[in-house]
Amino acid sequence: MVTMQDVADRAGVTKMTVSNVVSGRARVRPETEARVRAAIAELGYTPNLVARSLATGSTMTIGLFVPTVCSWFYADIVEEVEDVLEEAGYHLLLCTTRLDGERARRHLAGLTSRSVDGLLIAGDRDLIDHLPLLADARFPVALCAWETDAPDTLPVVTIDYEHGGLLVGRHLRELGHEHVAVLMSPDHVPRLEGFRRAFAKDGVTVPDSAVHTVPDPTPAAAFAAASDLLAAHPDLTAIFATYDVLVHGAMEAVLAQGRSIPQDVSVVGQGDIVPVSRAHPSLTTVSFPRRAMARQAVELLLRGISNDESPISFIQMLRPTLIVGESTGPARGAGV
Amino acid sequence: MVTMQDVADRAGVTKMTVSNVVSGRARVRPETEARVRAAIAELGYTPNLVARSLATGSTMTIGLFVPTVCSWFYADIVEEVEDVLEEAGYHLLLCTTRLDGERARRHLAGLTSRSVDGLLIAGDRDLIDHLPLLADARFPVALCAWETDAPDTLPVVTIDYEHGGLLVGRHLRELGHEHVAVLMSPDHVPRLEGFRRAFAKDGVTVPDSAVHTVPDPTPAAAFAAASDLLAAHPDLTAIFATYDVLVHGAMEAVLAQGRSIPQDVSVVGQGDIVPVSRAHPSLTTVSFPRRAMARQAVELLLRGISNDESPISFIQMLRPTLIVGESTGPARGAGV
DNA sequence: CTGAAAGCGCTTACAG
DNA sequence: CTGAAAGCGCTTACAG
Repeated sequence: MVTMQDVADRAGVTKMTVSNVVSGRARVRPETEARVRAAIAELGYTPNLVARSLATGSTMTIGLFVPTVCSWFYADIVEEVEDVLEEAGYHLLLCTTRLDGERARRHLAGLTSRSVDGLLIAGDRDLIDHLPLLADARFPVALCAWETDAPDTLPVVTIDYEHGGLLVGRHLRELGHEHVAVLMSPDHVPRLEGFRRAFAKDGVTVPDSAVHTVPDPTPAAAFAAASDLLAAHPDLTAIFATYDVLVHGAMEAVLAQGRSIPQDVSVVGQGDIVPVSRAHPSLTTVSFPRRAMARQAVELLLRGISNDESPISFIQMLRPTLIVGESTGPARGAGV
Repeated sequence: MVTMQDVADRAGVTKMTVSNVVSGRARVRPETEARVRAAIAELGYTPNLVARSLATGSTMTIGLFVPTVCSWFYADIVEEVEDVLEEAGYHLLLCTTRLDGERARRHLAGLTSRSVDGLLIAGDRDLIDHLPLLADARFPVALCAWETDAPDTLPVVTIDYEHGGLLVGRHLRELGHEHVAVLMSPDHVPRLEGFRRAFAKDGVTVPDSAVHTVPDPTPAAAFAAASDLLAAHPDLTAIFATYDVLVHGAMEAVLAQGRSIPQDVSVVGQGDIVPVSRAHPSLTTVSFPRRAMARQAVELLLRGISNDESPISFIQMLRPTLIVGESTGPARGAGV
């Protein structure tokens, strides 16, 4: 391995001078610089970042926690994070937590020993019990994609999920729907609250019996849950499903009963959902600005790293938008 | 930050002794060890891996290149790689290349400065032009999921994609199909060759006109390509599509023409494809053992790291398996 | 503008 | 079983 000393010897200077040329920090006489650069090229010198890290305390590496990478949502976040980091010269240590708090804690220890410059945590699933640990981490921490109550001790960039629910509710209200059902994940309570708020504003209540929570997101479970809802509430004119598997299940269930979308039943989803099939109507859905969120979160983290002020603590909410497709229409029998 | 020296002071020993306790390398008197461990616990000491890396030359970090993480195939590989690494105490530096050789080269430089202990490259897309660079990398390199000719200078664990094509061809032959078409990605030539080989064995040729290459994997493009094929070859009884978007497109196109699957046209896919819809028949497809492949590739890499022998150079091929679903049946008019 | 010295936190031989 | 010394490859003040 060729070292800075080798370059210095070759160029007839001290390693100090080589260091100055490489880092560009101090002014170096043009002729000297040229000699050094020539030596670097001839020897094929690459600076050793491990040594530099030990000397400076910065590793130019940040850690990213995501629950999984097998999800469009998080896969997109990972790529966006990597893009922003690359622009800033950082590298990415990826840790998936897999719904396993203990694994998350081990990863946290690993990142600490490795002296990452910062940590971004996407998703409020696994590290939630270890939040106190994060408070006295040796590096800045930022949060993103937090749906439940975000801790106010750490900066967080997230989506206004509740507003997403509100947009859906408002849309269905405008179409005259009164008897609606919700198919949701247990993590999506804020979405439900926003949805209900839109109805409550008009004095309409969405009863608990019309809300079905599906803990296990398999297509089969989603189909079954949707079928149950339709059977239990024959007067239903719309279904709001809080994420993709559920939406697909809901559409399949409606069609399987020989009812049509949206003439008999409107269906609304959330998240950027892939069309199921050309045979199905395009979906009305809420789009979450996940890439923008990831970008802002990383930028916030990087700012925290360079400033190294005391932990910045604030919350940033990005607004989702409603995309109206062909899966929603006026409520059957409503004079709209 | 609490250092090894702090622990030593507290325990009344030298940092050498602390180092021995932490690493477990040399024998330490039980009483001494207990004192050291107590000091570690009281002070909350965490070893600094950066310093250790500088001293030992090992960072306990490996790099992983994947074209993208927004794909079931690669997302699964990333998670499996991480699992194996975690078991071995390594961390993962993730680099997505995004069909950009220049980006890949920059990442390679970054990993070199950061002194990763090894590099795993999944997918033969972006770094292919930089293979010479890899030959004299400062760390072991292993390849996986290589579909085109693998370089014999590096160890590689991959899938026998050609055999996958053969399995599909054989299956369709057994069902009596003669007039078949192929919908493929430009990267999937080996699959086509295997497929053709199965037909050639019976003296049946799959003409070039029945092979359609789709460079751009959008649902719309896939649908259009499949429709073209069906129109150009009205006597078609089966379609082989080499990956998911294409298969979905093919099924939609068949159904859109009012023909049924598999009575009129059989459809076969490759890769572990998500069912499109309950309304469609379950798919006959070839399953690729991607997780097993990823695991073996990492294990190979780790072995290369610990042995640090001269680069091991061999190829390991995993066999895909055919999963027969409801999307294939006897060829229309064939007396099977 | 350039150099000599000390130090980042650990480990690796080598003595005792 | 434990210690004193040197070194991993870089940077950071401090002199000249």
